[in-house]
Amino acid sequence: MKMEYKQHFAAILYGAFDQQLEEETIYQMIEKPKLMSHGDLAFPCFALAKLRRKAPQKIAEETANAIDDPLFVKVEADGAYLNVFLNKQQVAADVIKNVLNERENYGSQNIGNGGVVTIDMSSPNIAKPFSMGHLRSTVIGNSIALILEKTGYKPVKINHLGDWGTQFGKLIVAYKKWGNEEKVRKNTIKELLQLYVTFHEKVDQNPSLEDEGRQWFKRLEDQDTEAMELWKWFREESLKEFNRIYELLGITFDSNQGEAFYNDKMDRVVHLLEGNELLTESEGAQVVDLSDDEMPPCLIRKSDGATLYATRDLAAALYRKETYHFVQSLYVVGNEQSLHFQQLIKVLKKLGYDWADGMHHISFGMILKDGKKMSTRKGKVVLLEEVIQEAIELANTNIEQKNPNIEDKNKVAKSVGVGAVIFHDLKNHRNNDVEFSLEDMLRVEGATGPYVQYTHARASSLLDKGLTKINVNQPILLQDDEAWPVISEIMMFPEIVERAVKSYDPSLVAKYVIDLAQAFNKYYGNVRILEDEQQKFSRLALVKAVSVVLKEGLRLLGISAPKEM
RNA sequence: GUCCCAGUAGCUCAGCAGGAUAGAGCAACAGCCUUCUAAGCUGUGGGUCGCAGGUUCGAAUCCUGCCUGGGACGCCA
Repeated sequence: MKMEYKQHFAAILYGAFDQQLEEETIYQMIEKPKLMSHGDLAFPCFALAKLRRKAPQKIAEETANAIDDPLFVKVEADGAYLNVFLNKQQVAADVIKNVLNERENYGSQNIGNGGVVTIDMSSPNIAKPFSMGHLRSTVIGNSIALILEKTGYKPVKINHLGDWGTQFGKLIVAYKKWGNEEKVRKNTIKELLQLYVTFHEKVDQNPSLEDEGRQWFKRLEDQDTEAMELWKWFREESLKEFNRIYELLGITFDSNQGEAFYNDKMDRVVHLLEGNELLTESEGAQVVDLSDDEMPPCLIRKSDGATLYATRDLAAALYRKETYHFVQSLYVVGNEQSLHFQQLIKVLKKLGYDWADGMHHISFGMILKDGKKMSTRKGKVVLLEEVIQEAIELANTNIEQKNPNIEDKNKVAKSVGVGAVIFHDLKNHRNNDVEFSLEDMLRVEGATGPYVQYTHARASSLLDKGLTKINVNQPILLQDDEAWPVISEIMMFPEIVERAVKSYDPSLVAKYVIDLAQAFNKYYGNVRILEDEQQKFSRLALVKAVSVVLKEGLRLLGISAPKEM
């Protein structure tokens, strides 16, 4: 989506430069000056200087004199830069009107043309606690889905549950050896985790446990009754716990088909690979050789005949393509698995499936503890549910202290607590590793979710008190200089959404919403919005526009915006 | 050993489709609530942009090498 003012400037320059540069090139070169004294849009003349063999300063000067347009209040040469100053009052009125007309659709655009995008996300492992790492996948995937939807795609959120694999063999062994039915029934995940940890402690002394685990997993794959029953039980109880968390986060899925769903779809993959003569034997296992692509081989079948992660993901990719006819298929999975996805895509390409080009690994950094990866095996995990509950508690305390008379206190506390946790996860680029810090997650001041929510609540309160019905057709005349940075931010929103969808990067939206809130809070601090009857309407129109964009921005992150807090 | 990611203020990070004087938040210090929600605002201090070369009129941004940290690298997912 192009900014219309930038486009306009580019068109004018195109003429002024005697069409020596493509209009599109000019558009790309136009920048937004950091300093207000440098105007609203700027064009550096260096490139043209080379082309014309003329001093850039001179070109800037000559062009400045040649331009005369009602949209520009001033055109100025400053060194080699051509700076233009927009007619702020007119632009402000246009921008606000635009937002008031489009409301929550402001910034929506059709990039996707209705194309389906599957998103493999969340995917917690059965019988293990829902960790901070799964939170990342859940929250990032959800936000990307919302951003995709806003830009004309049809997202399909798939919770690819980790409900299959050798670890269930290990777990069954551990349960049969040291487990206690009553204890597990009472406190499923905690007990199962403990069994898992015990298994790994004992395996050091008794390596044959590994083999036993593998055997039990094989029995599971062969539909052995005892194995299946234990597995089903573990699965159901675990799901109950996960659903409590999804409920808190306000996140739903379009599909809960986990790894086990693909059990009967694995043979087909193996046959397909055989039919294409891609399968070779190596050290007793069946692999796809990828040495031509300078990658290690992709393991398809273990020496005991059992399938692997890659086999399952191949089956899932085929199933998803055939079921959803996706144009893109995203995998929101930690960056330590990047090799796996490179191999996955490569194997599909070798099978002749060019649609695999639409598959993307949306990687994210790890949650570190003392600078190191957290390990489930040692039982060192932080329980997400407890963190969220604590955040909600804190929000509650704040409400009691600052604004105890509002309606729906519990609902608001939940929104703000969850908002803090989600925002904390999304505000930085997803590929950064993050050191786990409860203190940071619970923070509500500065660049946080609650800060943005608070700003929105302030705006809402003004609109309530202003009592003026906002009539879209009434002329808007903003005379405050302080309003301009706010307008300038509002103007950016569509471009931010576009960049966010193209780079699968919710943090752009999170940063944007902070910038807008900051700009608005400055305005709020400097201008009494409800005092001057003459200007009240125009100012409230700005406030309304801000509240619409803040709310929509937060929504794209999966965070709600209460009217009071 | 090979490959991937990161290194910017005391801390957490933006900026990296090259552009003007490198920005936020936190922490520290100093102010602002009888007036629209102080979860806020204003101000001060704080920088060899890991190091060394190269490309360019111009490099935190692009290229190469090195250093440091993290991760991945066949029967886990």
